[in-house]
Amino acid sequence: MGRAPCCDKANVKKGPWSPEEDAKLKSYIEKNGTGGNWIALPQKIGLKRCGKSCRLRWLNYLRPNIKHGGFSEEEDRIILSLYVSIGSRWSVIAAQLPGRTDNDIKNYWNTRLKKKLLGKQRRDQQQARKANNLLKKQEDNRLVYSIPFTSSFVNHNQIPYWPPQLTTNLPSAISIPNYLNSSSENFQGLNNDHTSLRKLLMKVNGGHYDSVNDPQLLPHHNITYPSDNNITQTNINLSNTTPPLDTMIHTCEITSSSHFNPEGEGVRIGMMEGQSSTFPPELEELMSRNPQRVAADGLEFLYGDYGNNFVNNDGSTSDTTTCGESSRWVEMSSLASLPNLESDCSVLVQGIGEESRFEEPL
DNA sequence: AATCCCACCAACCGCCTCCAA
DNA sequence: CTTGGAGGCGGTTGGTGGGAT
Repeated sequence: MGRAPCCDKANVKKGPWSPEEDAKLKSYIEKNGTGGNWIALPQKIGLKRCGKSCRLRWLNYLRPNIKHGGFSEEEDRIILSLYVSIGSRWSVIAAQLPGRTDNDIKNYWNTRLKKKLLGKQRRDQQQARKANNLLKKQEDNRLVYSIPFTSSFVNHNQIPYWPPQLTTNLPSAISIPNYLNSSSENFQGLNNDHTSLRKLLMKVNGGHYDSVNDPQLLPHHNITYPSDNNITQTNINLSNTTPPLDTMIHTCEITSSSHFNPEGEGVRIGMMEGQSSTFPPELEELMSRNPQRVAADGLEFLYGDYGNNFVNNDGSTSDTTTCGESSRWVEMSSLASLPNLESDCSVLVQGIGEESRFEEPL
C-alpha cells in the first residue's frame, strides 16, 4: 500500500497560477501567515490547489524580496564553489544568496551555468586536441601497455592547453593528458550527470576541493561539516565576498601538482578521502579487452571512438549497437574518474569568469 | 509564413526526514 | 518504539517563446 496523497488529486487545479490565485494566496499569508499547515491552507482561502503547490508558489514566486534572473558573476562564483563543496543541495546554496530560491538556482545551473562551464572547456579542448594529435603521432612508439599513462599522463613535451594567463605559473611537471582532449560528444555526457560533473570538479583538485581541507580555497567561506555530513543552513556561514578567481585557480594548481606522479607509473589519485583507484573497473575491462588500441592510441580510444569500434574478445569489432549502453556509461563515469584532470580545474573555474566577462553574454 | 528546434523556467512528482501522537 | 502526516528537497517534466531554417 502506498502513501496516501497529500491532497485530493482529482479536485485540485494544476498548472500555471492565475493572478487571482496569486493575489488570494499572497494577501492571506501576508495577513495571517501560513498557520504552520500548508495542507489546510488552500481550503481555508478557497483555493483549489494542493498545499504543496501553494507552498512552492509562495516560496518561489510570491514571497517578498525574490529576485529572478540576472545572476551576477559573483553569484556564479558562489554557486560554483558551493556546488563543488556540497553538491546539488540547492536549498543550502540558495540560503547563501539572498533573494534567490533553490528552484531558481537549480534551473540556472541546469540550463546555463553548467553549459557555460563545459562549453568553454570543450572549446579549449577541441583546439588543443588538434595540436596534440600532431604530437601524439610522434610519440606513439613510446607507449607501453603495462604503463598506460606513460605517454598521456607524463608528457613534458606536449603543448598544454592551459589558458594563456595561467601558463606562467604552471608547475613545470604538469602537462595536459591526451585523453582529456575529448570530443564534444564525450564531454556532453557530463551535462546530464550531477555526480559526474561534481566529481570532475572535485577531481581536478585532487578530491580536496572544499574549504575545510584547503583554507586557500574560498578563504571567505566558513563551512563546517557535521560528522554525518548532514549539512544544514545553520552550519554554513558564507560571507558576501567570494574569493578572487585567481585565488581559486592558484589553489587548483597547488593541489593538483601534489598529486602528480613524475615517475609516470599508474597514478592513483584519491577521489574522496580513503578512496583511490587507478581506473574504474569498467575502464580496466575496456582496456584489457582492447590491448591493441591501448598500445596504438593510449587512452584516447577510451574517450574517442571506442563506442563505434569496440574490439570484442574474439578480436572482432562491434559498433555502438552492440555495446552502446555500457560504453556510454563507461564514457561518462570514466571521464569523471580518470586521474590527472589538473588542467580542467583551471579551465573550468577560469571558464566562469572569462565567459561572464568576455564571451556569450547572457 | 509556416514549421522546427531549443532554451528557459514554473510547476509537479516522489522520496526523505522530522516530529508528534 | 512505531506510525503517519506534513514539510522540505532535488530531479524531472511540459508549456512557452524566440530564433533558425
